[in-house]
Amino acid sequence: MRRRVGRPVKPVLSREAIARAALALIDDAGAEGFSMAALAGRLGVRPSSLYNHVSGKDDILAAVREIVSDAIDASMFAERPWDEALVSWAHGYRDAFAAHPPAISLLATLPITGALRTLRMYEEVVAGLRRGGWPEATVIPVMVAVESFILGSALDLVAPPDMFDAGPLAAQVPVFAATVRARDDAAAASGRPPADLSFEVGLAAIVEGLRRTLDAIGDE
Amino acid sequence: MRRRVGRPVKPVLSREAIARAALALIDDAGAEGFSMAALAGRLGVRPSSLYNHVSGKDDILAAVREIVSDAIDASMFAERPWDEALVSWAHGYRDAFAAHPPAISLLATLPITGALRTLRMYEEVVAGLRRGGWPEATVIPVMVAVESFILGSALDLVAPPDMFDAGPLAAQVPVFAATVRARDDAAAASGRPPADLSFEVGLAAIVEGLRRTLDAIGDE
DNA sequence: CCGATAAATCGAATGACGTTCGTTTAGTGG
DNA sequence: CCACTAAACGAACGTCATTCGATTTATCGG
Repeated sequence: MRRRVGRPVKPVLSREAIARAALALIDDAGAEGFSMAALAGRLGVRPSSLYNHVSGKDDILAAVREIVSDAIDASMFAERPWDEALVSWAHGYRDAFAAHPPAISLLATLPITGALRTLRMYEEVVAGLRRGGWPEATVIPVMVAVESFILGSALDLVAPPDMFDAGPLAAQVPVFAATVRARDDAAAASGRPPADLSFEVGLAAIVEGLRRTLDAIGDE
Repeated sequence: MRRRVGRPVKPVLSREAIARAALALIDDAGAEGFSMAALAGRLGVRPSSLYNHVSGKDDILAAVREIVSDAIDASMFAERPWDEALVSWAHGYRDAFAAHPPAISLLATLPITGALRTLRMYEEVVAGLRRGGWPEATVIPVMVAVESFILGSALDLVAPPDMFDAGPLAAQVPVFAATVRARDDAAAASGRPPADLSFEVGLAAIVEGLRRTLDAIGDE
């Protein structure tokens, strides 16, 4: 099934196609399985061919990030109160990453792309917060704070489940060990992964806290 | 200054020494400059010698993470109210990472080590929250939520400063562009980096929100 | 004091990986 | 019909992490 040399009749590759295949590869083979050779193999092409469409591995990851980010909806800011919209946006944002767990660690450290679609999402969020009464200079910090929480929570999502397993040292940290057990029981009882509990608790807290902050600003 | 073959009189290497040198190297040369060869060179040793003390690059990074984490103080939970302690702890946590910017992206995706000192820190935090009245099953989610925010904020710390620079597309996202400018002005006026504003806003909000959450639990 | 053992380094080799470059082929505009 | 460009290929390179055997030196038991 080897491709012959020379320009093909129909274009086989494109930046988009490469990025889609890269994301699929990462989902299948994990972050370590993502190599130019493996990606080329999946596309039925030699590694060097990729460089006719992308500038390198980093470029591919940037394109992957765009794909993942595109799944984030921010239209709720146009219709609903800023605090409700924030909660809904945060859920969608985290879900977009949760759909591709092995990609999270690869994308988290990547500088956010200045692609137009990403900017448009920010535009919607910012407009919604402004409409909600947030002073101009505070809007970006509020948005970035929530985004930081989301990103940190996404990383938590991919942490090994036994991360808090103290093992033989459990005796030296008894309160902690017992508390972890209580958390695991609560998660099991609610039928949701432990990471979801943290996300819900944190998101509810940060939005509630922001409401109070905005109230305090209004009272000045 | 080449080292001679054979067992040296005094041991030149050790897991600790390697980790310290690795952190210094990362600080000096950045995340991409961190290679086994460069690290060995800095220690006056051949790369293969390192493998007598560590199992590989990942192992070194885990040791580096221990060093960075060791700078985090959690003793405030023993004396002060849980909410004040949380704020103070979060600041110290973030500062520990902020002291080594190039290391952040390397360590952020690393599973947290189950080292004894790390566990002890968790023990202090958990005990403080319990003392503050948090129900057993909620303590870990609360702590993880705050930790996720801190980690996300640390990543924000290392993001390129022009990340929100829309460039030629600014005309298409006018509200956003203007709001970013307002944020930059506010940051400049306060004499602090923009990332600090987000962190302070988010931290205050999440802790205030947690206070309300705990109150609501008590009223049940 | 000596021989065995263990510790620790070195040098060479390996294999994977990202990337570059010259070659070859096929479509495209004039 | 011809020059040019797009696109893929194969080969080669440099870097990197890691493995392994050889070598040297300290330490320890007798």
